[in-house]
Amino acid sequence: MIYCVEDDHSIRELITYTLKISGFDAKGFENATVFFNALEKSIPELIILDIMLEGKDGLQILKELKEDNRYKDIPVIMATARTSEFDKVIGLDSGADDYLAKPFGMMEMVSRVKAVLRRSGKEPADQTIRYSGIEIDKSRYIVKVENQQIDLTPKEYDLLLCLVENPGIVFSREQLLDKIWGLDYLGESRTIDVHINTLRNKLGSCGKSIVTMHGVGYYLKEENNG
Amino acid sequence: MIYCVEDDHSIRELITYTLKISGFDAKGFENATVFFNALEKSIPELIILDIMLEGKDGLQILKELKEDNRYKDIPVIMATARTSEFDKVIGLDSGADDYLAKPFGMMEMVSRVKAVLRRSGKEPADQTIRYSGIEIDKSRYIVKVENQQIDLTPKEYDLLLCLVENPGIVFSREQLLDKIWGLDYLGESRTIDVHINTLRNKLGSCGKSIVTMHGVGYYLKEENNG
DNA sequence: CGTATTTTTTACATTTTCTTTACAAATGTA
DNA sequence: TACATTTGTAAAGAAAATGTAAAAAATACG
Repeated sequence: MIYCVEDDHSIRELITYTLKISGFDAKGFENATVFFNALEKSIPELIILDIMLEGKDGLQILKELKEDNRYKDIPVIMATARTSEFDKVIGLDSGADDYLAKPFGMMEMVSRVKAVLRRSGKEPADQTIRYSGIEIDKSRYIVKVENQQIDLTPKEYDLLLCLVENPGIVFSREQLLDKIWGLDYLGESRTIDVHINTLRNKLGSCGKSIVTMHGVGYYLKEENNG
Repeated sequence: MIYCVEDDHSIRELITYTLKISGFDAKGFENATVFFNALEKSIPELIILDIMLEGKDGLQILKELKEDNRYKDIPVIMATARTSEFDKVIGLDSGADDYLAKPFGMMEMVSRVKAVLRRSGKEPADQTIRYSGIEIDKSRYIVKVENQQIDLTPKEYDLLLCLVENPGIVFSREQLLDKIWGLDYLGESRTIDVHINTLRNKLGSCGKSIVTMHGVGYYLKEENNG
Protein backbone atom coordinates (compact mmCIF):
# COMPACT_ATOMS: atom_id res chain seq x y z
CA MET A 1 0.00 0.00 0.00
CA ILE A 2 1.24 3.47 -0.97
CA TYR A 3 -0.11 6.61 0.65
CA CYS A 4 -0.14 9.87 -1.27
CA VAL A 5 -0.64 13.25 0.43
CA GLU A 6 -1.54 15.91 -2.11
CA ASP A 7 -4.12 18.66 -1.79
CA ASP A 8 -4.86 19.08 -5.48
CA HIS A 9 -7.70 16.73 -6.21
CA SER A 10 -6.91 15.93 -9.84
CA ILE A 11 -3.20 15.34 -9.25
CA ARG A 12 -4.03 13.11 -6.31
CA GLU A 13 -6.42 11.07 -8.42
CA LEU A 14 -3.94 10.85 -11.26
CA ILE A 15 -1.18 9.57 -8.97
CA THR A 16 -3.28 6.97 -7.19
CA TYR A 17 -4.83 5.88 -10.48
CA THR A 18 -1.43 5.41 -12.09
CA LEU A 19 -0.07 3.54 -9.11
CA LYS A 20 -3.06 1.20 -9.14
CA ILE A 21 -2.63 0.63 -12.86
CA SER A 22 0.99 -0.25 -12.15
CA GLY A 23 0.03 -2.93 -9.69
CA PHE A 24 0.31 -1.08 -6.40
CA ASP A 25 -2.37 -0.49 -3.82
CA ALA A 26 -2.68 3.25 -3.36
CA LYS A 27 -4.69 5.67 -1.28
CA GLY A 28 -4.79 9.46 -1.52
CA PHE A 29 -5.17 12.00 1.30
CA GLU A 30 -6.04 15.66 1.07
CA ASN A 31 -4.29 16.87 4.20
CA ALA A 32 -2.14 15.91 7.16
CA THR A 33 -5.05 15.22 9.47
CA VAL A 34 -6.76 12.51 7.44
CA PHE A 35 -3.35 11.13 6.50
CA PHE A 36 -2.24 10.66 10.10
CA ASN A 37 -5.59 9.13 10.96
CA ALA A 38 -5.09 6.52 8.27
CA LEU A 39 -1.51 5.97 9.40
CA GLU A 40 -2.75 5.06 12.87
CA LYS A 41 -4.70 2.23 11.38
CA SER A 42 -2.32 0.85 8.82
CA ILE A 43 1.31 1.33 7.85
CA PRO A 44 1.97 1.79 4.11
CA GLU A 45 5.04 0.57 2.27
CA LEU A 46 5.81 4.03 0.96
CA ILE A 47 4.57 7.62 1.21
CA ILE A 48 4.47 10.26 -1.50
CA LEU A 49 4.35 13.71 0.09
CA ASP A 50 3.61 16.98 -1.61
CA ILE A 51 5.58 19.78 -0.02
CA MET A 52 3.11 22.58 -0.58
CA LEU A 53 0.00 21.75 1.36
CA GLU A 54 -2.57 23.88 3.05
CA GLY A 55 -2.31 23.63 6.80
CA LYS A 56 0.56 21.38 7.88
CA ASP A 57 3.01 21.25 4.98
CA GLY A 58 4.90 18.27 3.65
CA LEU A 59 8.18 19.07 5.38
CA GLN A 60 6.43 19.29 8.71
CA ILE A 61 4.74 15.95 8.05
CA LEU A 62 8.07 14.41 7.12
CA LYS A 63 9.62 15.69 10.31
CA GLU A 64 6.86 14.13 12.39
CA LEU A 65 7.16 10.85 10.55
CA LYS A 66 10.88 10.66 11.18
CA GLU A 67 10.41 11.46 14.85
CA ASP A 68 7.91 8.69 15.35
CA ASN A 69 9.38 5.25 15.87
CA ARG A 70 6.35 3.64 14.31
CA TYR A 71 6.76 5.55 11.09
CA LYS A 72 10.39 6.51 10.76
CA ASP A 73 11.28 3.52 8.59
CA ILE A 74 8.61 4.11 5.96
CA PRO A 75 10.28 5.37 2.76
CA VAL A 76 9.13 8.82 1.66
CA ILE A 77 9.21 10.49 -1.74
CA MET A 78 8.79 14.29 -1.70
CA ALA A 79 7.08 16.06 -4.57
CA THR A 80 6.97 19.76 -5.39
CA ALA A 81 7.22 22.33 -8.12
CA ARG A 82 10.66 22.87 -9.63
CA THR A 83 11.35 26.21 -8.03
CA SER A 84 14.01 27.63 -5.79
CA GLU A 85 12.03 26.02 -2.97
CA PHE A 86 12.68 22.61 -4.49
CA ASP A 87 16.43 23.17 -4.64
CA LYS A 88 16.42 24.37 -1.07
CA VAL A 89 14.55 21.24 0.04
CA ILE A 90 16.98 18.96 -1.70
CA GLY A 91 19.86 20.88 -0.17
CA LEU A 92 18.87 20.20 3.42
CA ASP A 93 18.83 16.51 4.06
CA SER A 94 15.35 16.18 5.39
CA GLY A 95 15.31 12.43 5.50
CA ALA A 96 13.30 11.81 2.35
CA ASP A 97 14.32 8.85 0.19
CA ASP A 98 13.76 10.52 -3.16
CA TYR A 99 12.32 13.62 -4.82
CA LEU A 100 9.95 14.35 -7.65
CA ALA A 101 10.04 17.73 -9.39
CA LYS A 102 6.69 18.89 -10.74
CA PRO A 103 5.62 18.62 -13.39
CA PHE A 104 6.68 14.99 -13.39
CA GLY A 105 5.56 12.29 -15.73
CA MET A 106 3.71 9.27 -14.39
CA MET A 107 6.33 6.94 -15.80
CA GLU A 108 9.04 8.72 -13.87
CA MET A 109 6.99 8.56 -10.72
CA VAL A 110 6.38 4.83 -11.05
CA SER A 111 10.03 4.09 -11.67
CA ARG A 112 11.11 6.20 -8.70
CA VAL A 113 8.58 4.40 -6.53
CA LYS A 114 9.90 1.05 -7.70
CA ALA A 115 13.49 2.15 -7.17
CA VAL A 116 12.84 3.32 -3.63
CA LEU A 117 10.96 0.15 -2.80
CA ARG A 118 13.75 -1.92 -4.27
CA ARG A 119 16.37 0.01 -2.35
CA SER A 120 14.55 -0.10 0.94
CA GLY A 121 13.71 -3.74 0.45
CA LYS A 122 17.29 -4.64 -0.30
CA GLU A 123 18.64 -3.54 2.98
CA PRO A 124 16.04 -4.88 5.28
CA ALA A 125 16.06 -4.09 8.95
CA ASP A 126 18.01 -6.70 10.80
CA GLN A 127 16.40 -10.08 10.16
CA THR A 128 17.76 -11.42 13.40
CA ILE A 129 15.63 -13.03 16.03
CA ARG A 130 16.98 -13.36 19.53
CA TYR A 131 15.56 -15.35 22.32
CA SER A 132 17.20 -16.08 25.64
CA GLY A 133 20.67 -16.85 24.41
CA ILE A 134 19.62 -18.10 20.99
CA GLU A 135 20.15 -15.82 17.99
CA ILE A 136 18.98 -16.61 14.46
CA ASP A 137 20.02 -14.48 11.51
CA LYS A 138 17.34 -15.35 8.99
CA SER A 139 19.02 -13.70 6.04
CA ARG A 140 22.25 -15.65 6.58
CA TYR A 141 20.93 -18.83 8.14
CA ILE A 142 23.35 -18.36 11.00
CA VAL A 143 22.46 -19.57 14.44
CA LYS A 144 24.37 -18.52 17.51
CA VAL A 145 24.10 -19.82 21.03
CA GLU A 146 25.59 -17.46 23.56
CA ASN A 147 27.43 -15.77 20.69
CA GLN A 148 28.95 -19.04 19.56
CA GLN A 149 27.97 -20.07 16.06
CA ILE A 150 26.58 -23.58 15.67
CA ASP A 151 25.91 -25.64 12.54
CA LEU A 152 22.40 -26.87 11.97
CA THR A 153 21.01 -28.97 9.16
CA PRO A 154 18.01 -27.50 7.28
CA LYS A 155 15.40 -29.46 9.19
CA GLU A 156 16.98 -28.61 12.50
CA TYR A 157 17.09 -24.96 11.47
CA ASP A 158 13.43 -24.88 10.45
CA LEU A 159 12.42 -26.59 13.63
CA LEU A 160 14.37 -24.22 15.84
CA LEU A 161 13.11 -21.19 13.91
CA CYS A 162 9.53 -22.26 14.37
CA LEU A 163 10.02 -22.63 18.10
CA VAL A 164 12.01 -19.41 18.52
CA GLU A 165 9.51 -17.37 16.51
CA ASN A 166 6.70 -18.56 18.76
CA PRO A 167 8.16 -18.82 22.22
CA GLY A 168 5.89 -20.42 24.74
CA ILE A 169 3.53 -21.76 22.13
CA VAL A 170 3.22 -25.52 22.29
CA PHE A 171 3.40 -27.33 18.95
CA SER A 172 2.21 -30.88 18.55
CA ARG A 173 4.29 -33.24 16.44
CA GLU A 174 1.59 -33.14 13.80
CA GLN A 175 1.63 -29.34 13.70
CA LEU A 176 5.38 -29.31 13.29
CA LEU A 177 5.21 -31.92 10.53
CA ASP A 178 2.57 -29.87 8.73
CA LYS A 179 4.47 -26.63 9.16
CA ILE A 180 7.98 -27.83 8.31
CA TRP A 181 7.63 -31.04 6.33
CA GLY A 182 4.47 -29.99 4.53
CA LEU A 183 0.90 -31.16 4.72
CA ASP A 184 1.52 -34.05 2.37
CA TYR A 185 4.23 -35.67 4.46
CA LEU A 186 3.40 -39.17 5.58
CA GLY A 187 6.25 -40.17 7.87
CA GLU A 188 6.50 -41.11 11.49
CA SER A 189 6.00 -38.34 14.01
CA ARG A 190 8.87 -39.82 16.00
CA THR A 191 11.16 -38.14 13.49
CA ILE A 192 10.45 -34.92 15.37
CA ASP A 193 11.75 -36.42 18.57
CA VAL A 194 15.01 -37.32 16.93
CA HIS A 195 15.51 -33.83 15.54
CA ILE A 196 14.57 -32.26 18.86
CA ASN A 197 17.15 -34.47 20.46
CA THR A 198 19.97 -33.42 18.15
CA LEU A 199 18.88 -29.79 18.44
CA ARG A 200 19.06 -29.97 22.21
CA ASN A 201 22.53 -31.39 21.99
CA LYS A 202 23.73 -28.79 19.52
CA LEU A 203 22.23 -25.96 21.55
CA GLY A 204 24.35 -26.96 24.51
CA SER A 205 23.42 -24.98 27.59
CA CYS A 206 20.35 -23.58 25.81
CA GLY A 207 19.17 -27.07 24.96
CA LYS A 208 16.98 -27.16 27.98
CA SER A 209 15.04 -24.20 26.61
CA ILE A 210 13.27 -26.66 24.37
CA VAL A 211 10.74 -28.18 26.67
CA THR A 212 8.65 -31.30 26.22
CA MET A 213 5.00 -30.97 27.05
CA HIS A 214 4.25 -34.58 27.75
CA GLY A 215 1.39 -35.90 25.70
CA VAL A 216 1.23 -32.73 23.62
CA GLY A 217 4.44 -31.65 21.94
CA TYR A 218 7.31 -29.20 22.33
CA TYR A 219 7.79 -25.49 23.01
CA LEU A 220 10.48 -22.96 23.74
CA LYS A 221 10.64 -21.93 27.35
CA GLU A 222 9.66 -18.28 27.79
CA GLU A 223 12.60 -17.46 30.03
CA ASN A 224 15.51 -19.40 31.29
CA ASN A 225 16.77 -17.45 34.22
CA GLY A 226 17.79 -20.34 36.38
CA MET B 1 5.85 -10.06 30.06
CA ILE B 2 6.07 -6.43 31.21
CA TYR B 3 9.22 -4.99 32.77
CA CYS B 4 8.97 -2.16 35.23
CA VAL B 5 12.01 -0.06 36.23
CA GLU B 6 11.29 1.89 39.41
CA ASP B 7 13.60 2.45 42.35
CA ASP B 8 10.92 2.90 44.98
CA HIS B 9 10.29 -0.56 46.32
CA SER B 10 6.64 -0.17 47.32
CA ILE B 11 5.62 1.51 44.06
CA ARG B 12 7.44 -1.21 42.12
CA GLU B 13 5.61 -3.90 44.01
CA LEU B 14 2.28 -2.16 43.60
CA ILE B 15 2.75 -1.87 39.84
CA THR B 16 3.86 -5.46 39.26
CA TYR B 17 1.16 -6.76 41.59
CA THR B 18 -1.55 -4.83 39.76
CA LEU B 19 -0.28 -5.97 36.38
CA LYS B 20 -0.30 -9.59 37.49
CA ILE B 21 -3.82 -9.26 38.83
CA SER B 22 -4.81 -7.89 35.45
CA GLY B 23 -3.54 -10.96 33.67
CA PHE B 24 -0.09 -9.79 32.59
CA ASP B 25 3.24 -11.27 33.53
CA ALA B 26 5.30 -8.56 35.19
CA LYS B 27 8.73 -8.18 36.68
CA GLY B 28 10.17 -5.21 38.56
CA PHE B 29 13.74 -3.89 38.51
CA GLU B 30 15.37 -1.49 40.92
CA ASN B 31 17.92 0.04 38.58
CA ALA B 32 19.28 0.13 35.05
CA THR B 33 21.91 -2.53 35.65
CA VAL B 34 19.64 -5.36 36.71
CA PHE B 35 17.12 -4.27 34.10
CA PHE B 36 19.58 -4.52 31.23
CA ASN B 37 20.79 -7.86 32.50
CA ALA B 38 17.26 -9.20 32.35
CA LEU B 39 16.75 -7.66 28.94
CA GLU B 40 19.71 -9.63 27.60
CA LYS B 41 17.95 -12.81 28.48
CA SER B 42 14.41 -12.10 27.43
CA ILE B 43 12.54 -9.38 25.58
CA PRO B 44 9.40 -8.07 27.30
CA GLU B 45 6.28 -6.93 25.48
CA LEU B 46 6.37 -3.54 27.15
CA ILE B 47 8.54 -1.49 29.52
CA ILE B 48 7.39 0.94 32.19
CA LEU B 49 10.22 3.33 33.00
CA ASP B 50 10.42 5.73 35.89
CA ILE B 51 12.27 8.88 34.86
CA MET B 52 13.84 9.71 38.21
CA LEU B 53 16.16 6.88 39.11
CA GLU B 54 19.34 6.75 41.07
CA GLY B 55 22.30 6.12 38.82
CA LYS B 56 21.28 5.96 35.19
CA ASP B 57 17.96 7.77 34.83
CA GLY B 58 14.94 6.75 32.78
CA LEU B 59 15.59 9.09 29.89
CA GLN B 60 19.09 7.72 29.51
CA ILE B 61 17.72 4.15 29.56
CA LEU B 62 15.13 5.09 26.95
CA LYS B 63 17.82 6.57 24.73
CA GLU B 64 19.88 3.37 24.94
CA LEU B 65 16.84 1.24 24.22
CA LYS B 66 16.01 3.23 21.12
CA GLU B 67 19.59 3.01 19.88
CA ASP B 68 19.70 -0.78 20.14
CA ASN B 69 18.18 -2.72 17.27
CA ARG B 70 17.19 -5.53 19.57
CA TYR B 71 15.18 -3.26 21.85
CA LYS B 72 14.05 -0.30 19.80
CA ASP B 73 10.66 -1.78 19.00
CA ILE B 74 9.65 -2.53 22.56
CA PRO B 75 6.92 -0.08 23.58
CA VAL B 76 7.86 2.13 26.52
CA ILE B 77 5.67 4.01 28.97
CA MET B 78 7.46 6.73 30.97
CA ALA B 79 6.36 7.53 34.49
CA THR B 80 7.29 10.48 36.66
CA ALA B 81 6.01 13.08 39.07
CA ARG B 82 3.77 15.75 37.59
CA THR B 83 6.31 18.56 37.73
CA SER B 84 7.85 20.94 35.27
CA GLU B 85 10.21 18.07 34.50
CA PHE B 86 7.28 16.00 33.30
CA ASP B 87 6.08 18.75 30.97
CA LYS B 88 9.57 19.11 29.59
CA VAL B 89 9.80 15.38 28.96
CA ILE B 90 6.51 15.33 27.12
CA GLY B 91 7.56 18.38 25.18
CA LEU B 92 10.62 16.76 23.68
CA ASP B 93 9.60 13.71 21.76
CA SER B 94 11.88 11.19 23.34
CA GLY B 95 10.40 8.17 21.63
CA ALA B 96 8.26 6.90 24.45
CA ASP B 97 4.86 5.50 23.52
CA ASP B 98 2.94 6.96 26.42
CA TYR B 99 3.35 8.78 29.70
CA LEU B 100 2.09 8.36 33.23
CA ALA B 101 2.03 11.33 35.61
CA LYS B 102 2.51 10.43 39.26
CA PRO B 103 0.57 9.95 41.32
CA PHE B 104 -1.34 7.75 38.92
CA GLY B 105 -4.11 5.30 39.66
CA MET B 106 -3.62 1.63 38.94
CA MET B 107 -6.67 1.57 36.71
CA GLU B 108 -5.22 4.30 34.57
CA MET B 109 -1.93 2.46 34.35
CA VAL B 110 -3.57 -0.79 33.25
CA SER B 111 -5.64 0.93 30.61
CA ARG B 112 -2.61 2.76 29.25
CA VAL B 113 -0.69 -0.48 29.13
CA LYS B 114 -3.51 -2.16 27.25
CA ALA B 115 -3.84 0.79 24.88
CA VAL B 116 -0.13 0.78 24.06
CA LEU B 117 -0.10 -2.97 23.52
CA ARG B 118 -3.14 -2.69 21.29
CA ARG B 119 -1.59 0.12 19.29
CA SER B 120 1.69 -1.66 18.83
CA GLY B 121 -0.14 -4.70 17.63
CA LYS B 122 1.59 -6.92 20.12
CA GLU B 123 -1.54 -8.06 21.84
CA PRO B 124 -1.61 -11.80 21.33
CA ALA B 125 -4.69 -13.50 20.05
CA ASP B 126 -5.90 -14.43 23.47
CA GLN B 127 -6.54 -18.13 23.73
CA THR B 128 -7.10 -17.80 27.44
CA ILE B 129 -10.13 -18.94 29.35
CA ARG B 130 -10.67 -17.64 32.85
CA TYR B 131 -13.07 -18.88 35.44
CA SER B 132 -13.14 -17.88 39.10
CA GLY B 133 -9.44 -18.03 39.82
CA ILE B 134 -8.65 -20.64 37.18
CA GLU B 135 -6.96 -19.51 33.97
CA ILE B 136 -6.18 -21.77 31.02
CA ASP B 137 -4.00 -20.62 28.12
CA LYS B 138 -4.91 -23.08 25.40
CA SER B 139 -2.03 -22.30 23.05
CA ARG B 140 0.55 -22.68 25.79
CA TYR B 141 -1.15 -25.38 27.81
CA ILE B 142 -0.50 -23.27 30.85
CA VAL B 143 -2.92 -23.46 33.76
CA LYS B 144 -2.82 -20.89 36.51
CA VAL B 145 -4.64 -20.89 39.81
CA GLU B 146 -4.70 -17.45 41.36
CA ASN B 147 -1.86 -16.48 39.02
CA GLN B 148 0.24 -19.41 40.16
CA GLN B 149 1.15 -21.83 37.42
CA ILE B 150 0.42 -25.49 38.09
CA ASP B 151 1.51 -28.59 36.18
CA LEU B 152 -1.18 -30.89 34.88
CA THR B 153 -0.91 -34.14 32.96
CA PRO B 154 -2.80 -34.37 29.65
CA LYS B 155 -5.84 -36.15 31.05
CA GLU B 156 -6.05 -33.77 33.97
CA TYR B 157 -5.75 -30.85 31.57
CA ASP B 158 -8.47 -32.15 29.26
CA LEU B 159 -10.73 -32.83 32.18
CA LEU B 160 -10.27 -29.38 33.70
CA LEU B 161 -10.69 -27.70 30.30
CA CYS B 162 -13.97 -29.51 29.75
CA LEU B 163 -15.28 -28.36 33.11
CA VAL B 164 -14.00 -24.79 32.81
CA GLU B 165 -15.43 -24.39 29.32
CA ASN B 166 -18.84 -25.48 30.59
CA PRO B 167 -19.19 -24.08 34.08
CA GLY B 168 -22.25 -25.25 35.92
CA ILE B 169 -22.92 -28.08 33.50
CA VAL B 170 -22.93 -31.47 35.18
CA PHE B 171 -21.05 -34.21 33.35
CA SER B 172 -21.62 -37.87 34.11
CA ARG B 173 -18.58 -40.13 34.23
CA GLU B 174 -19.73 -41.72 30.99
CA GLN B 175 -20.01 -38.35 29.27
CA LEU B 176 -16.51 -37.40 30.36
CA LEU B 177 -15.12 -40.74 29.21
CA ASP B 178 -16.77 -40.30 25.82
CA LYS B 179 -15.58 -36.72 25.48
CA ILE B 180 -12.00 -37.09 26.67
CA TRP B 181 -11.09 -40.74 26.35
CA GLY B 182 -13.08 -41.31 23.19
CA LEU B 183 -16.21 -43.29 22.43
CA ASP B 184 -14.30 -46.52 22.01
CA TYR B 185 -12.77 -46.49 25.46
CA LEU B 186 -13.65 -49.50 27.57
CA GLY B 187 -12.19 -48.78 30.99
CA GLU B 188 -13.62 -48.31 34.43
CA SER B 189 -15.49 -45.09 35.09
CA ARG B 190 -13.80 -44.89 38.47
CA THR B 191 -10.74 -43.61 36.63
CA ILE B 192 -12.53 -40.28 36.46
CA ASP B 193 -12.78 -40.13 40.21
CA VAL B 194 -9.06 -40.59 40.54
CA HIS B 195 -8.29 -37.80 38.10
CA ILE B 196 -10.83 -35.50 39.72
CA ASN B 197 -9.12 -36.18 42.99
CA THR B 198 -5.64 -35.25 41.77
CA LEU B 199 -7.09 -32.21 40.01
CA ARG B 200 -8.70 -31.00 43.21
CA ASN B 201 -5.41 -31.37 45.01
CA LYS B 202 -3.43 -29.58 42.33
CA LEU B 203 -5.96 -26.75 42.15
CA GLY B 204 -5.41 -26.03 45.82
CA SER B 205 -7.84 -23.42 47.06
CA CYS B 206 -9.82 -23.67 43.82
CA GLY B 207 -10.13 -27.42 44.21
CA LYS B 208 -13.48 -27.05 45.85
CA SER B 209 -14.81 -25.42 42.68
CA ILE B 210 -15.08 -28.92 41.26
CA VAL B 211 -18.28 -30.17 42.83
CA THR B 212 -19.57 -33.73 43.07
CA MET B 213 -23.20 -34.19 42.20
CA HIS B 214 -23.90 -37.35 44.11
CA GLY B 215 -25.17 -40.12 41.91
CA VAL B 216 -24.68 -38.05 38.73
CA GLY B 217 -21.20 -36.72 38.11
CA TYR B 218 -19.11 -33.57 38.42
CA TYR B 219 -19.37 -29.89 37.52
CA LEU B 220 -17.59 -26.61 38.03
CA LYS B 221 -19.22 -24.33 40.56
CA GLU B 222 -20.53 -21.06 39.05
CA GLU B 223 -18.32 -18.33 40.55
CA ASN B 224 -17.10 -19.04 44.01
CA ASN B 225 -16.63 -15.71 45.72
CA GLY B 226 -15.80 -16.79 49.19
C1' DC C 1 28.85 -42.63 -10.28
C1' DG C 2 30.63 -42.57 -5.70
C1' DT C 3 30.96 -40.09 -1.45
C1' DA C 4 29.42 -37.22 2.22
C1' DT C 5 25.68 -35.41 4.48
C1' DT C 6 21.16 -35.39 6.04
C1' DT C 7 16.95 -37.61 7.18
C1' DT C 8 14.23 -41.38 8.66
C1' DT C 9 13.43 -45.61 10.81
C1' DT C 10 14.11 -48.86 14.32
C1' DA C 11 14.88 -50.75 18.79
C1' DC C 12 15.33 -50.48 23.40
C1' DA C 13 15.93 -47.76 27.89
C1' DT C 14 13.81 -44.53 30.67
C1' DT C 15 10.39 -41.58 32.34
C1' DT C 16 5.84 -40.14 32.99
C1' DT C 17 1.14 -40.93 33.05
C1' DC C 18 -2.93 -43.81 33.49
C1' DT C 19 -5.67 -47.41 35.39
C1' DT C 20 -6.92 -50.63 38.61
C1' DT C 21 -7.54 -52.10 43.08
C1' DA C 22 -8.71 -52.04 47.84
C1' DC C 23 -10.37 -49.92 51.58
C1' DA C 24 -12.05 -45.73 54.03
C1' DA C 25 -15.35 -42.18 54.20
C1' DA C 26 -19.50 -39.99 52.96
C1' DT C 27 -24.21 -39.89 51.37
C1' DG C 28 -28.92 -41.32 50.73
C1' DT C 29 -32.88 -44.05 52.37
C1' DA C 30 -36.21 -46.61 55.04
C1' DT D 1 -29.84 -46.16 63.30
C1' DA D 2 -28.69 -49.60 59.98
C1' DC D 3 -27.91 -50.69 55.41
C1' DA D 4 -26.83 -50.10 50.59
C1' DT D 5 -24.72 -47.26 47.51
C1' DT D 6 -21.65 -43.86 45.99
C1' DT D 7 -17.48 -41.30 46.36
C1' DG D 8 -12.58 -40.21 48.19
C1' DT D 9 -7.94 -41.66 48.25
C1' DA D 10 -3.47 -43.96 48.41
C1' DA D 11 -0.61 -47.13 46.29
C1' DA D 12 0.94 -50.51 43.00
C1' DG D 13 1.10 -52.35 38.54
C1' DA D 14 0.17 -51.49 33.55
C1' DA D 15 0.43 -48.69 29.69
C1' DA D 16 1.95 -44.98 27.04
C1' DA D 17 5.08 -41.39 25.77
C1' DT D 18 9.60 -39.83 25.33
C1' DG D 19 14.91 -40.07 25.12
C1' DT D 20 18.55 -41.83 22.60
C1' DA D 21 21.89 -44.40 19.90
C1' DA D 22 22.71 -46.62 15.83
C1' DA D 23 21.53 -48.54 11.41
C1' DA D 24 19.24 -47.83 7.03
C1' DA D 25 17.46 -44.90 3.51
C1' DA D 26 17.29 -40.79 1.00
C1' DT D 27 19.34 -36.77 -0.72
C1' DA D 28 22.87 -33.47 -2.18
C1' DC D 29 27.15 -32.66 -4.34
C1' DG D 30 31.22 -32.90 -6.96
